[in-house]
Amino acid sequence: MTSRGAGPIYQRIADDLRARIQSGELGAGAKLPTEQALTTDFGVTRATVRQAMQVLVNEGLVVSERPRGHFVRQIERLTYRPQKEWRDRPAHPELDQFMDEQVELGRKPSQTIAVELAAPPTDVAARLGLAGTDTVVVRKRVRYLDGTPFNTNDSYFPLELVQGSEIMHPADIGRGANQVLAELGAEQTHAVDEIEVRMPTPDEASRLEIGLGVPVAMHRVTGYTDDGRPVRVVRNVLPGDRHLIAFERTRPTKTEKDDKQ
Amino acid sequence: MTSRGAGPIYQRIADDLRARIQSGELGAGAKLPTEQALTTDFGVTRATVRQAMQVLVNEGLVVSERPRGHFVRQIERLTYRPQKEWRDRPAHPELDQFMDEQVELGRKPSQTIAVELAAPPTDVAARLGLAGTDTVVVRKRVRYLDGTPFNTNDSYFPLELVQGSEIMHPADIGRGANQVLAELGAEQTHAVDEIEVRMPTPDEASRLEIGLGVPVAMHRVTGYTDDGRPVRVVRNVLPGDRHLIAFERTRPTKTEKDDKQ
DNA sequence: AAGTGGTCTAGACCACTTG
DNA sequence: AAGTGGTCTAGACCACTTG
Repeated sequence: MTSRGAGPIYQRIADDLRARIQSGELGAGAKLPTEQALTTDFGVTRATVRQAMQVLVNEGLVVSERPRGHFVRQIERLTYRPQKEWRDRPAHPELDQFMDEQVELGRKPSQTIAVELAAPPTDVAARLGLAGTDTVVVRKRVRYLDGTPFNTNDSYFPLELVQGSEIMHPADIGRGANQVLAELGAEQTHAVDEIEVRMPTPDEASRLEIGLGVPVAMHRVTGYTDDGRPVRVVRNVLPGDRHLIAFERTRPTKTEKDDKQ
Repeated sequence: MTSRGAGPIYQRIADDLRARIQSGELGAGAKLPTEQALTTDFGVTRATVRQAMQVLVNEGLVVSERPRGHFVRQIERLTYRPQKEWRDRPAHPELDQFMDEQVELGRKPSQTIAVELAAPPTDVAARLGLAGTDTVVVRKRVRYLDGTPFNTNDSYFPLELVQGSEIMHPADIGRGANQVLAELGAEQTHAVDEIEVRMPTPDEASRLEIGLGVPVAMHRVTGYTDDGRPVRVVRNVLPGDRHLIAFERTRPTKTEKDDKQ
């Protein structure tokens, strides 16, 4: 199925190295031959070898650790469960369910919190029913486990709703922002989840220390009150090499099924 | 926040073009300046300009349409609802819920089906409780809308379970493979969903006509019978530029919540 | 001090569209 | 026929680790 021996030289070099990685000859973390070695092996100039390396780096298979060389990427994914937010009450609400699960596994969590007033990004404005000229309060968090960033969690609230509340202070909210919203008369009973898969923006890449060839999942949650008013949009950015998104389903009974139709 | 004017020349050229794209000066589908034009604009060689272009291509912002030039990528995402598989009975089960929704919007669906006997990939073997030396039946489908591929759907079944059944024929199963499994005494009542975000393999890229800078979501479903036996693993590969994954939640009542704890 | 990958120049030939 | 991006050569200097 896969065409071998075809195409430009740099593709054939990339194919050769990729095969050696997938066969296990070059395992996770293994050092690849140096660019110098590859130029003599394949009888091409360094530019051509570098083009082959770029292919593998952009596939997320290889990382460059300058000036030590190129290495096979090692991936370890932690399980992220979007359903759990409302299922179980987290022991540390502000750290939330994801971090909570990791703490139990003995990892050390930490986070940074910043609060800003800003114009809403287009996707947020659309979901909160705001104009681009309105103002939103944004709580921006970066969450770390054992010192490495795992995801960002940016919550957007309409200014008029949270004005003067605890949500505007850049500190941990012990009982959680959702509880504060409820106290402000905006209890959420319903949420819409969306996941968008793309390459990170340069800002996201630097905030999350994301290398080349690693995409992100943007998990967006819009929370609604009982009467259908959107009161909160959260954007979680999850680097693809660090997360496995998981959820569960039970088959509805025949009766439920018929109800839905 | 974003460091400007820093770093290598090609990064500054990429930053400049990215800013023009994000400001809307270069809108979706717009043609970028030619490499030739950029060499004179920035006073560098073509290799440096090409390095800048590569950055934008790998971010998924720009596509090369040789030999017409480079263009700002246009994205249109269709909504994929993993929850719906069991919620509503699709009008065309084999095309499934996702396609069904698009047909209602006037799009023309089509698909290819191939059936293979193979050793299970590691992730499938682990989930079906099989050894690498066992054999699985794989139904491989590519689904198209208006002629462009939208996703692949590969279903893995233990050979001993589906041996001789309709599942082994490379044709549409009117009532759906899940129904056939139920008739074979393996009705599924529970499923685990996992989503993995990464760059496509070369095979996936060619099956789905995925360009540079476009990641995929791999949505994996493991279906279990009432007594907890895994009988089916499905791998759906969704190109990030064509899908928005959506699901909904309702907050459990206080009582339900306490039950869970 | 030696070895690594990162950046950049200068130039050549090619394949593929489009006018 | 002209213009575009794709591929490749040959060479230079650099920054950053590690022994």
